Amino acid sequence: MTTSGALPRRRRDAAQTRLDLLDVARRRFAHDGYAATTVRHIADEAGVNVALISRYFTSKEGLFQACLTDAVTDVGRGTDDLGHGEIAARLARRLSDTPGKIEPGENRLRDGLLLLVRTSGDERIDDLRRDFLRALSEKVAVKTGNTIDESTLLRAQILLAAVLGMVLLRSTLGIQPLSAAGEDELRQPLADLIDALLGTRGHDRR
Amino acid sequence: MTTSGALPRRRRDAAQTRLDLLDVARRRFAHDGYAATTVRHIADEAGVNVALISRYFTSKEGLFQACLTDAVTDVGRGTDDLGHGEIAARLARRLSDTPGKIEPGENRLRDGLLLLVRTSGDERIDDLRRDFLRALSEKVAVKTGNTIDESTLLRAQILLAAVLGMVLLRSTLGIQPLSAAGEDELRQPLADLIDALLGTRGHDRR
DNA sequence: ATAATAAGTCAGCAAGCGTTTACTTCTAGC
DNA sequence: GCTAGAAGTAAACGCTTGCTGACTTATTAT
Repeated sequence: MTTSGALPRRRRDAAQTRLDLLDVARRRFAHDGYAATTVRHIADEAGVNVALISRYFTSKEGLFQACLTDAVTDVGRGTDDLGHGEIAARLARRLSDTPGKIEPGENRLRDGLLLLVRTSGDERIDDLRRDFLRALSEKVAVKTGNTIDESTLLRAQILLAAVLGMVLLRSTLGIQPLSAAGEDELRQPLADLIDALLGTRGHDRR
Repeated sequence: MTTSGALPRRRRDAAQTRLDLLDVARRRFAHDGYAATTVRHIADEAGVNVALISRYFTSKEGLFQACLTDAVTDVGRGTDDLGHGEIAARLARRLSDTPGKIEPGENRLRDGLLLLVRTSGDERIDDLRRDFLRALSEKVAVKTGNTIDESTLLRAQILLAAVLGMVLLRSTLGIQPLSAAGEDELRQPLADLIDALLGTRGHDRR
């Protein structure tokens, strides 16, 4: 059993509490949106006092920005190491909820993508998001073997919009059969989508 | 000029005030989300007192539900009269902001679609949304000349997710070139998208 | 062991929220 | 013209929000 193992785990660990807060905040911001999420709920779920949010992140917006920054590096890292043909398969696998784990709602990639679509009203945070999405669409264009002219960029962004829309519908509405679709069901449609928008025999055959 | 025309326009018109409130609320709910929108802002922008929202719609949630119901009939009506091939063209035209009008932000279809993605936390209102999206995806499947098995339904919902994602990115982030793309730029990518997901030579050629 | 400091808690603030109640002003029917 | 009732307003209500300052408790170094 897991009762009273060997790990000491200091009862007061600032770095760990910071991470706990980030973890809870990311999930709640992603699922409920910025305005609907309260700092008290975050603190309660993390098991710490509200005041620590102000201490570690200055403000609610500071915490949100920290979540977004983390999400950006997370999502960015996930796109570094993909080959040319396997994009759809990887995407399908990583979008279907928690391939290995038992817990139903623990998927950092999904929550990170959701965060990209949530807004706090602060224009400077939105700039962050914009810059990252722009960069991401360029990376997608390149990874699919395209040049990055305006037309291709537009198509890459439509692909991103599709993925974001799928994640949003799956996690906030629960519409069927989309929400229950697993890796196997998602792979082929995603492949078709990518091929149609950015595939080799796609948009250039005019 | 339009100064002091012939129309009398009673200074007190309950039905008209109700419509004004609905109009403002729809826009603000769609753009800022449910939690970030306050009844006072809505009332101020509509030029009436806050108490009237409670009178005409019982509560903030009542107003939101009324907006959503309107949006559902709006979006639903827009999909009734489309032929088989022109779907992409129509979609491109109606998604690009206000084809005819001068005003920049007046597009009922866009706001209606956005509302489908905004949630108030009330599960019964979410049911409304789910049912409509389900019906809409079935209609899309049929309009594209498909049967409505689970696989096709999934693909229709992915298409809907793509459209919703595009609308969301265009109106809340302003990422380029997606946000500035007009009818002409959107038509072909949308056509490719639809064809790949639900087209005749698409998903059945296994 | 003890002092210094980091980590965490507590209680309360000012402001904003959705909602309601009592009131005023306009409109329509006689 | 007068009046009943509809349409709209003003002000306050109880509550929640994000945030803060004074306080307590654990940790670490000497």
